[in-house]
Amino acid sequence: MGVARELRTVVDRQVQPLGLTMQQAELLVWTHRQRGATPTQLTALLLTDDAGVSRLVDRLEAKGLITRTVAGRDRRSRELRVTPSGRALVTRLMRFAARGNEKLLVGLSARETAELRRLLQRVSENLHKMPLDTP
Amino acid sequence: MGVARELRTVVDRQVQPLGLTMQQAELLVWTHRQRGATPTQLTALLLTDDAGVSRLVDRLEAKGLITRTVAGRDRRSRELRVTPSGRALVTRLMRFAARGNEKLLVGLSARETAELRRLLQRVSENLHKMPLDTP
DNA sequence: CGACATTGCTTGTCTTGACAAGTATTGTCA
DNA sequence: TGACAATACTTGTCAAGACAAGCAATGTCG
Repeated sequence: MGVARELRTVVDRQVQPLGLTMQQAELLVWTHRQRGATPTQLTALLLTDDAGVSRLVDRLEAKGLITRTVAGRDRRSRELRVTPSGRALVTRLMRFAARGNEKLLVGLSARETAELRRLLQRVSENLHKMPLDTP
Repeated sequence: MGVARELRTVVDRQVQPLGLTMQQAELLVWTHRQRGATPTQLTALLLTDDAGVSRLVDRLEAKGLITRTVAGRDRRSRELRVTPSGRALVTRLMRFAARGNEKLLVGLSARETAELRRLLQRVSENLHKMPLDTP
């Protein structure tokens, strides 16, 4: 059941030579794909909340990998952009992301992979429907 | 993919009225089942490392729910025991753990539940076999 | 026996996740 | 327009997870 945690740990170890963590790598790649993305847009993709994204951006900004500027149309928003040195990391990240994904699903047929996804989705839906009944 | 995280959040909310978190509840229940258990034994069950268990025990001890005593046979070890007030919580926890588990798997047949477990197990094994190749 | 490694645990640091509270900006509606 | 809500983000706090370094007790082996 701690599979997600195990995954994060393994990926963290993989990207550590780049000075990143899994979450930081994901934010970096998403920002690259969708230049000018706002933190709010990324919360859904990163499966966390605004506060978490805020601090993730703090760290990546401190490392000089992304930029945070006030949006012109809505001055509450921030627009995130990958810097040149960030872009260099993105290409390295993308290259072995695919390889990692393959290794993860070794021995699983396409049907099984789809099944896994479906079952997890179902459990996730059940979780969201879960009422707060006190013991 | 963040299903495990979602689960923890939901369970945390459920046991919050008892002043516990999911991890604390699990350690409490395991200690109850296996009285005199040592932290090392619990690391495997709680899917974390010794340092994590050490601090979990800190918190439960501070709340007066468990006891940490030096083991007689090996004075490096600590033996954990549930206090009377801890025992009261355990019974309440056990009562709705079963209910929660049912709700989680609503709409999944026994076969699907087993399949989910098997697929996750496979992914987990793949993770452990994952080598450290630099990008 | 005595040097040395091993084991069991603790503590410090960093990152993440969740929640609450706060600020600034924008939207709504009487 | 002006009160008021909603939105986008920041910051503070706590619990966890992972890693590294350290201490005391125990094992091992020459």
